[in-house]
Amino acid sequence: MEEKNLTINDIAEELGVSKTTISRAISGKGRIGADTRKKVLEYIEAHNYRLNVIAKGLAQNKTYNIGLVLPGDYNVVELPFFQNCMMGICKLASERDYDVLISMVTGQNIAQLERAVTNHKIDGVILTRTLTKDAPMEYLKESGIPFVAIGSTGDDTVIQIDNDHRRACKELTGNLLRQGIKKIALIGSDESHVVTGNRLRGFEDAFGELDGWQGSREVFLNVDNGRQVEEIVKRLLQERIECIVTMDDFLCGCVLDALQRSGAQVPDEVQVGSFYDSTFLANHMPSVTSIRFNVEELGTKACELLLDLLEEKDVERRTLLGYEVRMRRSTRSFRTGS
Amino acid sequence: MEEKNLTINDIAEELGVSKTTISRAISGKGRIGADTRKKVLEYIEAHNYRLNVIAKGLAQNKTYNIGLVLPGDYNVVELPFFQNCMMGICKLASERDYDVLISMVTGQNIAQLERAVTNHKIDGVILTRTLTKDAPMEYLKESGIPFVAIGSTGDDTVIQIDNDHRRACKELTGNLLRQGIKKIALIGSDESHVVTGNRLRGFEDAFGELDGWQGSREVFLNVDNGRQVEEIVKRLLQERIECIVTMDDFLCGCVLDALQRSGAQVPDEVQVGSFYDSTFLANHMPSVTSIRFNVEELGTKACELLLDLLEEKDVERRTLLGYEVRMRRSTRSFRTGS
DNA sequence: CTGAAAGCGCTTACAG
DNA sequence: CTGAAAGCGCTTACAG
Repeated sequence: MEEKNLTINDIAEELGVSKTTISRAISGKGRIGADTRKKVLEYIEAHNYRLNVIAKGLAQNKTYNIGLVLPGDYNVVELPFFQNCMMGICKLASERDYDVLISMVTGQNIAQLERAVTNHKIDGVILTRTLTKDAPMEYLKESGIPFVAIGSTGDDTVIQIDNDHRRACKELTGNLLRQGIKKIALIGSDESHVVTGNRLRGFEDAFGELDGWQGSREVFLNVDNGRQVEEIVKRLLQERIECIVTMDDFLCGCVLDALQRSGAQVPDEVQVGSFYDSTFLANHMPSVTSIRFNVEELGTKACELLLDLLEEKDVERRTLLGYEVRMRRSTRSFRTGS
Repeated sequence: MEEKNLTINDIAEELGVSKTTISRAISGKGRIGADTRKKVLEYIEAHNYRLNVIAKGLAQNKTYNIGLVLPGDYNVVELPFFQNCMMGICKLASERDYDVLISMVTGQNIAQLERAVTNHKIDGVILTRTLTKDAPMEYLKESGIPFVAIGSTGDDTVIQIDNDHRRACKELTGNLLRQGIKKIALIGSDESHVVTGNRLRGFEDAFGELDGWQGSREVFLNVDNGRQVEEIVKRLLQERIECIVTMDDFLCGCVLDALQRSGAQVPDEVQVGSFYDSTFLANHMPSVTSIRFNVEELGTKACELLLDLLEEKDVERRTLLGYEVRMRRSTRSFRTGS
């Protein structure tokens, strides 16, 4: 049970000083005598007083809340991504005394986001993915509220942070090509996600670097269900495909299923590589070559950017985080264990 | 761009009335002339003024925020559950002009939750799961803040809402037993989750109802990885198991893998049933018998309970929502398509 | 170094 | 039906 909400006024009265003094002792702003300060702080500690952040916010025209926009039209495979992002964001926000308020948007429906900003409930927002045509982002831009995007966008005015999917995909693809693969395919999902394009570009980059590569490559985008994958794999097997790279672990799971049903051996007949290194495939035999991103860090950094921005600090417009290519047994050139 | 934050004062001045009147026109509380009211509302509409909820809250000692506690030590398979819950909660909250603030808790670390409540940032909270020893719940109880739990708990003082896992599991198990199964096993995960116990009870209930059932049943709890499942399945096959029921679709996926590797046919040699009916197994062949819950509705209802509670309405202490058993091809007695 | 006062944008008795 | 005033719990020039 709490002792009926102590206020700054109560303390001032109790201690025989003005509430201005109390406020200063707490905030650390403004000159104040060391002993007065100590006295106040001790009292606060002893009676475990907690500042009313709402009131503070009203006086400062701040909320100490940040908005987190999360897609409602999610895909199971993306869930761990959003979850980990959220972890990083919440952790940092809470460290810097902010809270995280969520707005779920589905398709063009950004009502929840609009509510949060027009109701003055948030100081800034974090977008957790970017689309080629991005309704939430459009809205945020015209609303004028500070925001940072997790993901990439061509719009240089938006503060963005992302893992380097392009280089990651290039490196993975390069690793595979260098073992002499002549027939390779890339399967990806939604082209409306900016990241899909970036990975595709990385895939293409790999060929550009290998001069004199002779062979065929195929790209399938916008595939989002097992049946489609099944057909694609069938066709690829007829063409004697040597390697299939998938843009996410759901697709990869489908590919592996399809290969197994067709009796094709991995990696002897077909090699397989994927993105994200999620728990979906964690137990798969053979272990699957994949790219690993530190998503929680991505969230933390994004949140840091936003909070710095809110505190008027200078922030990097574009941040690119690393990745780790893990070659495993689903490709022939695997290096280490795990 | 917003037109520099209109306030209730500006409007009062502009319209030549008091701000009391404006406030009443907006809130609908207190007597006010129909024409005055209309005039104010029109002005508001025309200049799209939005009430500052924070200020309103301060005056009323409310925040219009609810806290949502989400586990950080999640398991991939549970993610869709939390996501769907969140959907339902956010939707309803937003309809009733509340916002949702998240606190992630991991293990005994409930720091984020504590921050939210001691900082006076939320009016109430929703717990998204229940544990046999539940640190967040303990904290909420002693803090005195109103809350509702999604999931069940023996503590009758807490307002709780859940799907009827016990009956669901009983019905599924009963369906299977009635086709003459003599050897059946149940595999579940974390026993510290209250729901695990409820399902187990439902499983047992089914035997109680079938008088004269002769056979053997085995229960494996706290299994949480593929290797364990693999071993269990191996052993069960030696014992010529006829049916395996799993408590979640991750376990089910592991079981199916293990069966396939052992060359056991589903459902001819071993029948398989599961919980949750998630996308994880959506594409599986044969289709998997499972139980379906409307999780979004669960979230919506939970949120409704909490908001009603906050508005001092009477609310049900314990709500039990339904389920749907979907018999499919992984068991011999499947009924319909899908 | 400290305080009185005004103000953040609302609500709500109280009085008329 | 309407308004003046006090108050929600803070912050912040301004003055001393």
